[in-house]
Amino acid sequence: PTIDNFWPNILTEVNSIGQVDAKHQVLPLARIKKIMKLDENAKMIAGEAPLLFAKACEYFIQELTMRAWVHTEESRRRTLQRSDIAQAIANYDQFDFLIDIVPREEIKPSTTQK
Amino acid sequence: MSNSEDSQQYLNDMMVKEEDEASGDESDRHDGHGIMLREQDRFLPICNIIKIMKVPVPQNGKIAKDARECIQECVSEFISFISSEAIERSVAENRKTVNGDDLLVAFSNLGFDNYVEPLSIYLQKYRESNKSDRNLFLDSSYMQSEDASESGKQ
Amino acid sequence: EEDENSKGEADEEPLYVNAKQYKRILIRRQARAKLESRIPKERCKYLHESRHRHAMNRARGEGGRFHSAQEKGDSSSGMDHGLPLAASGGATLSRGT
DNA sequence: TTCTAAGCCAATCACCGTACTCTCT
DNA sequence: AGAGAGTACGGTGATTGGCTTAGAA
Repeated sequence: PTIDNFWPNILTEVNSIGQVDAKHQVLPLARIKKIMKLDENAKMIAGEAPLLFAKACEYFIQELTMRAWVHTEESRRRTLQRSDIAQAIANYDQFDFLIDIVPREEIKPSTTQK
Repeated sequence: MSNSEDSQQYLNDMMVKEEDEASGDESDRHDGHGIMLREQDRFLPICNIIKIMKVPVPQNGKIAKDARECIQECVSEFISFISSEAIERSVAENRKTVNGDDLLVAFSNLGFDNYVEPLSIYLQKYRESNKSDRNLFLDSSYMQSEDASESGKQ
Repeated sequence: EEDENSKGEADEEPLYVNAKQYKRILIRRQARAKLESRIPKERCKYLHESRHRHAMNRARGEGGRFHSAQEKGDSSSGMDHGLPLAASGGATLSRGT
């Protein structure tokens, strides 16, 4: 249950999948497609694209939540809150694309950034 | 390669945003230009988000409402961010349809290298699942001159 | 590695971002700006009026929890099915280890 | 310490998936 | 040929708030 083992575990997990059941996804494919269609350049979308996103979003949510929970424990809390997510985003440059969604100013602990 | 002496780039407040509509009402009325988007049009269901968030969190841990909604917004940006790159690539290749390979390339180009291998495997399994479904269905039917190139099964 | 900008930091300090994402972040800013007028400023209390009314009209247990609709009627005599107050929850979902 | 707010329950109904038809390559 | 958008429909799980108390402050 650490960051370092996250993606290796994902790999073993995806390798153990027998048949991909497009039905009963955790995330609704129609909703993912609708979000993609908000892009004005989007014309046609292959059926496999929302399915790939469904999996990718699971990974993304898990990794972001996991990295945020680190800061929850650092602050000796038992409740994950928005400021933990802001910290996680600031500390991992793969999350830079969220800089407008969760601005750096939201990091509560007085130490701004690192 | 091209530019980027470091692995980072400056991000300034450039790009003047064109705010053509000054929303002055507070109710959820359709705006003068375009329809108001509801939360169920922009976000994935909050219940599904919570279920996934609970996986890496200890079972006795709590999740604040602010945190759920924050993740919900981040996921939508995640989809739009990757989609934007993938769509641009499909357009550049004169294709009207964004496919899974466009997404994989987009993940790679945007620095989500960790996603590429698992998603490639997942995509491949999905495709051969459909192919075996098709073949099983066609097997009952007339399947005389199908593919003489490959007949691989595990 | 990091240098202090001795200028007025109150205004806006240039931010380093992932070079692979830099261009796309700017493009997404424009796209979101075009959509901004169609997005309500704040979240509403609930999504659907019908579901809100449904939740309000539902039978509730003593602790405010939702309760079986059939059994909402007061147990007249000796009708104790047992109150599931301390129900040990069965944890669903699996953890990846 | 004070007191905010997160988890807990399950029934309705909005929405997701499916099965069509039609268009386009 | 095959693949995706549009439409209609039926099934179903996401949505939902009052009270308790964990836990943020």
